[in-house]
Amino acid sequence: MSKIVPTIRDVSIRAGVSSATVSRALSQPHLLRKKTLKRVEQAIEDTGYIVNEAARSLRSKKTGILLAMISATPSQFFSKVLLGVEKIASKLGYGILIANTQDDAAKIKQLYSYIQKNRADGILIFGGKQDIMQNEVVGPLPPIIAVNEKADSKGIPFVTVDNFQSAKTVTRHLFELGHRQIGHIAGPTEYASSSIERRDGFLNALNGAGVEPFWILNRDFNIESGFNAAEEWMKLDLKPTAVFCSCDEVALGFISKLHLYGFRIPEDVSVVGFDDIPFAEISTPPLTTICQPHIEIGTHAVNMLLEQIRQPEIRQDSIHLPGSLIIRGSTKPL
Amino acid sequence: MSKIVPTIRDVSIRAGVSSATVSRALSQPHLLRKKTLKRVEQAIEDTGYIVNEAARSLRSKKTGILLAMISATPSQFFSKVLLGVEKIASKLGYGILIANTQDDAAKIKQLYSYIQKNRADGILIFGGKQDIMQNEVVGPLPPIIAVNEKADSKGIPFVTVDNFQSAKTVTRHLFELGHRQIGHIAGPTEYASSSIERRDGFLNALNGAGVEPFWILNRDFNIESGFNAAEEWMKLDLKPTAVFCSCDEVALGFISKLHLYGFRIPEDVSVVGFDDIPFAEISTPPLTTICQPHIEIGTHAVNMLLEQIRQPEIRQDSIHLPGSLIIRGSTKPL
DNA sequence: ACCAATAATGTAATCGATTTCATTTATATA
DNA sequence: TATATAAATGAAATCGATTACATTATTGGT
Repeated sequence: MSKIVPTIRDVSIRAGVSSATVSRALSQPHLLRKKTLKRVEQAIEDTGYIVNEAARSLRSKKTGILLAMISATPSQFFSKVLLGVEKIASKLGYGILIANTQDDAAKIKQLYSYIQKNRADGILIFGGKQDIMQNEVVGPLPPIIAVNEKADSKGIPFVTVDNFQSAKTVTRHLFELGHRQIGHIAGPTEYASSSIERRDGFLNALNGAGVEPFWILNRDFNIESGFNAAEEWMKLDLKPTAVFCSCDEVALGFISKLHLYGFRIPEDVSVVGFDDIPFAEISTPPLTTICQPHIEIGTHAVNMLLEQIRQPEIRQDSIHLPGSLIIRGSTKPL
Repeated sequence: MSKIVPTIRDVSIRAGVSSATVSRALSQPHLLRKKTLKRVEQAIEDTGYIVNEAARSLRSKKTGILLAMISATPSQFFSKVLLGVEKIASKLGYGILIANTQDDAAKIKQLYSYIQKNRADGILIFGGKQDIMQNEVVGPLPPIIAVNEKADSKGIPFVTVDNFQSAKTVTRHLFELGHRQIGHIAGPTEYASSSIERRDGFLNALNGAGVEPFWILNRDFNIESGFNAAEEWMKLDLKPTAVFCSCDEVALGFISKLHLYGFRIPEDVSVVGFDDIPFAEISTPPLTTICQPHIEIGTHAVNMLLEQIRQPEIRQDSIHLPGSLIIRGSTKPL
């Protein structure tokens, strides 16, 4: 309570040096003579000194903070990527500030100000309605990397799984099982580039096999979308024998609702998802899906962002990482 | 790039007032004459001024940041609470900095320093091995509130669901269904107070009904624990007819593994969980569980923390919030 | 042993706000 | 109208680090 936090001045007095020397001991120890460094380190230990980040930020214009902008309702997959990001960032000495934009333009604008406010050094945007975000960008871009969704209309570098190829892979899998009437519950194509890429990969695979697209819906990435799509599916006279869902949440919601009405998976319809969230493995039946390399995505995103902060003039190259097909019990030969 | 961010000085010059007046316009507008205030506001708009938080923090000793300390592997339930916390905090003008402690004492120690470093005004600790954390506290406590787990050995106020009562409720439900041989896959009792309280609520309910506890395990709060417990369950000669799991992840893992070996839920064994994560509703069968009021938990936690920051000398009272039993398809009469 | 070059350290300005204290202006009272 | 009081504003110190620049100490070469 009444304990006063020691400052750099206290340390410098105790060590018999100037405060500049203490500062150097902290950030550029190689500049100091071994003997001096040791004296300063001892003084730091004696006084229990901890740097005041506010003062440091004010002078150096660096905060050591990265802002994670999250769209409205993050899926389980997003949470995992976010935690990976935090882990890597903290290892590199950075903290993660989270902010939920709820896809609201005004709020997003406000968030960009975190950089100007000297509260963060860079931004990671996680999914969401990137176009809205991008319209709020005026003037030069702050250091920023898009995660899980492309955001290249304004030239924001991104890190995503290779949605097109992965969708192609998963569609081919269905094809190899003998399915020809394949449906797709796509994501919200107006905003999410991943939706578009997955749909295109799907269409491309069908096209390559000379098969016509059968049934395509657009729904948000969540469980309710799966419910809703299941109801649509049941209304169909001619039903697809396999359905590729835009993400695992949708797939699991879809399956759940079908179960409720007495359909059996994969006997009545094969279902595949996308992401490979933890629950995909333990659902009934276990879900065939695409596993996204969430650790790599996070690692690349952080590294690219830090590089962008270091050298703002060099634009980072975007990355597509390969997804891998995980075959489980929700798909079977026709 | 080359655009220079305007400072309070620029605004003051433009408005023809002193920088002190501009500062007051921002934080105590009631002190200014209407006319002056308007002039300043206009100048702020003209210059596009945004306050430099680093400078503000340095002088005022307030950061507007709350630190969320998260234990190693947060469940889906934690993520939900965290996002609720972010929402409320941001509404009140606070940002949330996340940090994963991975239950590592050294790292936790480092995190406490966030307060001294002038990087955060208060701390929310989310679950995890509270005792370890608490051992790292030396001297007076910073403003801190424990979320989801008690942490009262050092007198840290907490916000949790009423684990004891909820466990009692769920156990009674099983009892009312006619079950007498009831097992419990408890959480890690060495560290998590919620585990202990749930187990005690379970035992208390059995005791009240004059029934002996049947089968109790201790496992971490995750899917793998459910797998493992299922294997133990299958080895039993005399099997419990109902199992109360410490959380939904465990319950779903348990069910999944049993399905794999051909058992049927709830015909062969009734299963209940705790938390009511989104997947509880759509699992096969849908999971009977306790719904935790995650929004209220988050709201209370933030409000209590802010109050603690405002008045550090007054200790906040801990809160138990009621959980509610959600009956679904994973339980049936014996 | 002397001087140039380099390494190590110190001095003081600086970052951009808030806040204390002093001063000026407006309002109320007699 | 003069004066006491309150309200509004300004001047300047301050928060605690970093860093440009100045100065001193050390090293190496002859």
